[in-house]
Amino acid sequence: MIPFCENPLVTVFDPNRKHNARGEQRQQALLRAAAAVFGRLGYHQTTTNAIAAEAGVSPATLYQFFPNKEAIASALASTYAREMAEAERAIDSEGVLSFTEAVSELIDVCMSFNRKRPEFHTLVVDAPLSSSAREDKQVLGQVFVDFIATRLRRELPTLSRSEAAHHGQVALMIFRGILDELTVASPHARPRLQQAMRNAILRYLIPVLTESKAGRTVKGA
Amino acid sequence: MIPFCENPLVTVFDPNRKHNARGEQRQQALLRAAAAVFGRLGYHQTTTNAIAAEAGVSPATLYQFFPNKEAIASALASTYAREMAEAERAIDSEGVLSFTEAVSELIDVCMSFNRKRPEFHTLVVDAPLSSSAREDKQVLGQVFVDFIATRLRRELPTLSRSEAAHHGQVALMIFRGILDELTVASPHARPRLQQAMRNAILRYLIPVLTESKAGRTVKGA
DNA sequence: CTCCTATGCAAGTAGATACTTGTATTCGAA
DNA sequence: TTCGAATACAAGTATCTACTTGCATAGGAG
Repeated sequence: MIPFCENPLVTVFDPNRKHNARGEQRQQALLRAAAAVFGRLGYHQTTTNAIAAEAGVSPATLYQFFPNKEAIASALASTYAREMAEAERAIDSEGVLSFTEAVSELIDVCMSFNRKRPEFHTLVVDAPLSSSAREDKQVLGQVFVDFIATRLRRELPTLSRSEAAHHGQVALMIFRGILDELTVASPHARPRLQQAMRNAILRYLIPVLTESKAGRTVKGA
Repeated sequence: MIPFCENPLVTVFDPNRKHNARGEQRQQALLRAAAAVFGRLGYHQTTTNAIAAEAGVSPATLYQFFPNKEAIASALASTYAREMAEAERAIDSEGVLSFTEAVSELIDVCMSFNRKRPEFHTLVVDAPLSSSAREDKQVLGQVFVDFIATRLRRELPTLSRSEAAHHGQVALMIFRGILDELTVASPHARPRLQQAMRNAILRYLIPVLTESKAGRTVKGA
């Protein structure tokens, strides 16, 4: 007789499974290996076999700890996004920095993080993420935008929240555009680009504070 | 006896093959179909089978006209890159526009092109291109950079060529960063982003012209 | 010790997709 | 009309890679 609801043996990833110390270490080692390979090859070129090989385990072992490739990328992306958001929130907690100083610090923190975790870029740009990882990623963007929006409104309280958020979003776009090049630039070219990043963002934002509504846009030369 | 160098029948793409009128039309139809599918699905999600289906031919027919998927992407990307470079070079051929007007026109031309050919973006960003297509793409970037560098030096002849090129490159990065969002923005949000694009680039460039070397960077607020 | 569960892997499978083969048909020039 | 070359496609193949299976070992709670 065929059982009505057979209890299948767990031969593949099980979210309820408990891990012992060895298992926890393997999982961390797999994440480290994945980070290294994603950083070298990008998301699409990276195979689960390559991650397993980098960690020194068989492909099957990988699937004891993660249900699929996307989950590995998502776990890394979530961790990084939370770390980076945390670092951003820690900037100028005493509120002693000027607008320019605070924004410069924000940019530096974000650039440093991306240099420290080169794989972060490909993970958030190329990888299909789980919904929770997507949320962490979106929160990260929002923290950046809110930081700038809050600082803008501290300088110019008459600025509407939506205008402030818009300018924060544009600053984020500029950041990403230059970051794309920064990740592939030669070490020699980097300092100049970092300075260009600060200039580009601050020169975009400062007129928001100094120009009245009448002269919002750039005047002809 | 086995022939020393058998002349194989051409059953697959042959670069020396001559095309008749029907063939030329098929090839163009395949390129149009590819453009449509690339635009809908992006490069990676697009399959050669889908392109063939869109063009109403069998997958085998596609390979009579292109050696592989990359060649299709490369052909499109090359065409677009040349078209866009041409459009950029045509801007202000009489030299009557001011710096701000000329740069604004450049930005508008580039934005319009990307809206008219939504697949261009995924092709140059995601697709692995042939070396000749990569060259066309790089030339396109250079045309953008040179346009701005030339205009900067026309306003400020003391600016070195390398400095001018650097600022052109940064302008291009800003353009790309905002363009990424523009391609996914709702129609309602687009005009505001387009204005932000102009502001971001011009606000970055204009201080290059007005600030002396002593005060190159943004002052503290 | 005992037994359940976690860990581990050799050796697969499954499914997707870029690309071919063999053959039939159409075109166009001589 | 004739014949080689170009066009067309049904029906594949080849390969890659995410993922599984079955089974062997290790480890900790009782």
